[in-house]
Amino acid sequence: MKNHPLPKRFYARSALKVAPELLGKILCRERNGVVTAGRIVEVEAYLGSEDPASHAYRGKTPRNEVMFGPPGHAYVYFTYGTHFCVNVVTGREGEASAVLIRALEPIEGIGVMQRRRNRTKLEELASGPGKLTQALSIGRRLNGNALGQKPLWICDGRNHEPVEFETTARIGITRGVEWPYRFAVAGSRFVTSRSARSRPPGG
DNA sequence: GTAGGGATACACT
DNA sequence: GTGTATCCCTACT
Repeated sequence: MKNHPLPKRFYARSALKVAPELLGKILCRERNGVVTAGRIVEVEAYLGSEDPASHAYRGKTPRNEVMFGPPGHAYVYFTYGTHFCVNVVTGREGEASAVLIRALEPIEGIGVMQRRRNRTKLEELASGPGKLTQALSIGRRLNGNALGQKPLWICDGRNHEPVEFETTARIGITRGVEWPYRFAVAGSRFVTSRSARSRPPGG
């Protein structure tokens, strides 16, 4: 298969454009010569300083400075004392917009992912932002890495057919909840579906 | 339903 | 410098 890494211009557009187009693309990771990869099935767009749910909303800090840099780089952060999450920086440099990768369909290196996750079911390997970073062994060291080559890159899927997707509200945030900036492959069993659904009181 | 875990940002001193 | 609320979540009950 000819999986070319996505060109930088792909990322240099609005996060709302990039996010749905990332669905169906392949996120690849090489570590110690071992490749693990998955098809992106769920993402969320974050719009930087205009978006109250974004880490960049209150300006640049040491933690989020990668988001203010050039597009096409990975923003990796640690949260809840346990998990890493990986974002793709989009838009123009200085704009701090990004797309959070929330779920993958495992494609390559499945045995390795199963060991790292201590799970065997494919649906439990990468169906969540913290799970997929564990499955692909993505950590703080990859923060700021360009996504055009090893050790972490995104390539085109096999074909260029548009992927059928659905649009919903974002998950796990407390501000900007009503904005429909989550995109997921329609009908995929590899998206986050269960437990992350605690309804707000009175909702 | 809820315990767990650690970094981060910000208010204070 | 110290205190504390929050966080783009997961696993287990």
